[in-house]
Amino acid sequence: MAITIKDVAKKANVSIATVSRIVNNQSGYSSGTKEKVLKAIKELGYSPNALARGLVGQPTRTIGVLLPNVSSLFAGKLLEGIEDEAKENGYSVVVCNTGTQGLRAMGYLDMLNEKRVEGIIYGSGDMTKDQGDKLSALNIPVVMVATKPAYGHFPYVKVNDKKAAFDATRCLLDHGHTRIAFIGGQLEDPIAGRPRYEGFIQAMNERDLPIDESLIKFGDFSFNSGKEMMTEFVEEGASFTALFATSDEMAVGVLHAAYEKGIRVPDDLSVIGYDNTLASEMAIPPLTTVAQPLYEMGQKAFQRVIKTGATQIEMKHHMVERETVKSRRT
Amino acid sequence: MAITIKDVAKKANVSIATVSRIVNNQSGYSSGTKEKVLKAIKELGYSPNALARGLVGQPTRTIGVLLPNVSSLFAGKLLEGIEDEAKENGYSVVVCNTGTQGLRAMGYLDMLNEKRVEGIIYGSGDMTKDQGDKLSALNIPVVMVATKPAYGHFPYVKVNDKKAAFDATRCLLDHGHTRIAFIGGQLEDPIAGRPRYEGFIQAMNERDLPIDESLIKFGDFSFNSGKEMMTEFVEEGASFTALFATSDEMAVGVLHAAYEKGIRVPDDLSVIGYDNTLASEMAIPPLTTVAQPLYEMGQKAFQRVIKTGATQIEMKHHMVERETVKSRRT
DNA sequence: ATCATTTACGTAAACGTTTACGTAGATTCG
DNA sequence: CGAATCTACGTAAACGTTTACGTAAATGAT
Repeated sequence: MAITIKDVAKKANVSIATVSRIVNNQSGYSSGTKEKVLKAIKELGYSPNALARGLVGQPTRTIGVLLPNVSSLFAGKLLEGIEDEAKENGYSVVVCNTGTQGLRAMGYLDMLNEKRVEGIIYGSGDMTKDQGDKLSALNIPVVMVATKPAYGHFPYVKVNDKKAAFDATRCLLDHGHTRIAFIGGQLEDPIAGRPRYEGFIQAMNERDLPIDESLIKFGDFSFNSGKEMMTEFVEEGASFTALFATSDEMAVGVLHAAYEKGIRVPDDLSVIGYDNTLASEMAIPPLTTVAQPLYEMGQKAFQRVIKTGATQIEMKHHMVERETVKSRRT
Repeated sequence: MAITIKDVAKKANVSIATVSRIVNNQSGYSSGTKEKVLKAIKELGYSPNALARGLVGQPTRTIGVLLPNVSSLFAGKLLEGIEDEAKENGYSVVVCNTGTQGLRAMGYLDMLNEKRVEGIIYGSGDMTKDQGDKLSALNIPVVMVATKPAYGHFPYVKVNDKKAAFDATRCLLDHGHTRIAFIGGQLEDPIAGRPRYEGFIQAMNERDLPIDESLIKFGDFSFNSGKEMMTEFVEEGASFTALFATSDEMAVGVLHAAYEKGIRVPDDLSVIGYDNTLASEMAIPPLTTVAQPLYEMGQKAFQRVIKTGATQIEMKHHMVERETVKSRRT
């Protein structure tokens, strides 16, 4: 049924060792033999069995990638960078959708281990201690992307979230805003939650501006979350002329609620997002945001998972000024 | 170094066949033996080798998925449906980013064949004859999603694009619009291009409305493309009160250009998109669109690739009315 | 008590590939 | 010309797992 190396060897009248040498571009055969074998391969439609190769110790050239939501713009861009780089290096990518809470991660780790993947890229947000322990026990390279280990000592690729949030907040401050609302993620989240909040606080403190707790809310980074938070601000009668939302989707949600409430952006309210996904470009008005180089981060994560190297790869964020920020009217 | 079934057998004082039976939940062992073996497995941290299983004829439980752009909202949602359903069935998904023109597909097919994937889901837009031939030669199940075969006879999962476009156009007609602009994909594209155009034409013909060629343009489904096309319409002084763009991203691009030109949506211009991706929800105003059930299509494609069944799975599209359509002013 | 059936094992072979090592022939060098 | 080296092979074993088949012991039926 299946064509194997034995069939090729038989058809070309050589040994299976010779076929293997030819297929793998090793030395030790004549050009005449090579022609015979390649001809037989083509006629039979032989395709080497990667499973057998893996069994005799060859690399599987497969990595696993754990992402919280493959259909999000954020994760999609990471995945694109990972996959493009993997392809360039002859690797394939098993994608695992862990769900927003990462609850499905453990099952995936078992499966990836059985398939003997060469490494795992973990971009799944919150890591539990169980997950960290299990990742360590696998004894294969693990790299975290856009996050860093809550447990264990895995290398990671990320921006400086505190500094990025600091710069975003300072952008609003430089435009003269002093009453700035903030929508963050959960403070328990050590990457997207707390450091972005701290960056915001630090920028406000540097200008000796008081922190008004009624201008602080925490969401889940989704479009709907941003819409809800902004709606709550408005219903609570909160007074602010600018808002920093720590994801583009939340920021676009804010734009939505503002649109519905007749709040003009940027005339009445300046808004800054975080990530620079396609959502920021597609927003009306086009969203000013602090950019994480998601695609490049994905590439770097792949490079790191197949080679040893730095434990901390910090990528540069940068401000992308579009049309949602205006100086405060005096 | 690596813990194998032999190590477990030795530690538990049983044969490897017994360990295999226990690991695979077959019969033929006492409860005492089972305890001993499970204890040994746990202590040794044994994880079965899926490569070896595949070699002795067990299913690999792996499929390949070819998508044109994994970071697009469209493809992301398909992938999410595929991956969720695969996970539910104990399968893993190798994701392949073929690029917008599908130029990288052939290399992926070789790789997937070597890895002995059990099936391939092809959502990669245009298929060349070479690709179709190669897919056929693989002799494994292939299912196309959101597209259908240009070559070969592969089962597919899609909506009726002509009818969906017909309904979208009719929605505008029912709101009294008679001058309707159209932005489609390339007519050479047998799914996203020609049938959507035909649906538009059919709806116009049913109302005995003339087709004004100056109101027809073709883009590449991207946000930028929609923006450009709308900008061209405006610069050309085209006169229309409604527009149907055959992807959400192009429709949002249209909203952008309208925003920049001071054209009010939906007061001055009604707009309808196609897909119902997150982009339509995030648009300002929220975009009315004809929805493809992308997630469910992904699920169905997965189900179909691991089981035999219908050759044509037609999913229902439906209109999602948001806020970009208004009756024409008389 | 005897025979038939069932249960709980273990052995050996298969799966497709890679490669260390051995052999024969050809070529080169002293 | 003989010895050393190189080239072009082929053989056999390894890799980790599954399972068909055989055997011994236990159980159930007559």
